[in-house]
Amino acid sequence: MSTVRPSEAELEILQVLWEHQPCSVKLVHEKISAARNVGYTTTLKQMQRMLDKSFVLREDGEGKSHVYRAAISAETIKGNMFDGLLNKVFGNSVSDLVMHALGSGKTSDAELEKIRQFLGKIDQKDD
Amino acid sequence: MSTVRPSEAELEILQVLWEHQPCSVKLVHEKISAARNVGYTTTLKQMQRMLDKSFVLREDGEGKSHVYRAAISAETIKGNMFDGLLNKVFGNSVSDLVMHALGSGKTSDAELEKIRQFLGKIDQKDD
DNA sequence: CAATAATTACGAACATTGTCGTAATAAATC
DNA sequence: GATTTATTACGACAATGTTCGTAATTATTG
Repeated sequence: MSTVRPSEAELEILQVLWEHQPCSVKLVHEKISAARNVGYTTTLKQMQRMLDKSFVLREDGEGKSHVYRAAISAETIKGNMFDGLLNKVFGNSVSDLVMHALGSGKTSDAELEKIRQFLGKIDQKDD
Repeated sequence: MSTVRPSEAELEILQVLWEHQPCSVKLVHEKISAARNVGYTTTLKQMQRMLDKSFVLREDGEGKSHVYRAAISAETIKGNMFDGLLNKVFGNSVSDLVMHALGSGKTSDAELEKIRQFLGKIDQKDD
């Protein structure tokens, strides 16, 4: 039950699952190999290992095939990975991390606006 | 020169170096083993490999010993690691990441204040 | 300078990750 | 039911990361 921290390839697969689950290895592989050259059995093996680790769940699909779904929510992973970065790189300072995020200059006006609104909401709740 | 992405143990060592450099293996090991049980030679070996990879620099210290310093700035690593998380977990949406950071509810008022001030500055610069 | 202590160097074991080839199994088709 | 096709299962390999034990080296001290 310890903190789940998927590898890069695993994350790639989870991303597809979150968007399309439940789905077959075939679909996952199609999505992934659209962006990157990789063999079918590579994806399959990866997913089998993720099953061992209980990162995914598996059910019988049509006939021989299986369908998978993520066993962990995107939110959980975001939380775990975020916390890892926060702790290991930013010394657990949220403001340091956020300021780094905003300071890169790559944040669009629209995104900044969303963030301002969000900060406003926190204000209200804070009373 | 490609994107530098230290492993966890390496990051742990860099963290000590950024704070105390230049410093000896001994000091680094003391700091690390305060938090975690690990052998001296493990830390030493790790640092030697980081020297190979040019993650750290080494100079002769008193007598036989060496002193090390980080060859990469904390800022650079923050940037690289942040970008990695942003891309792989948050679909490159800075606002999503930032809102996640703020939404956890673990951010202190003081930190929120810093962030608001920072947003203000961006505003001005934006004209 | 001989014995002890501190430090570094070297090499090895083991786990994880990413990759794939080949074999086994099941389904569909001739 | 024999052949082709789709899918899964299994095992292997190289690369990397983490760990440590033991040996070599250098300093300190008796």
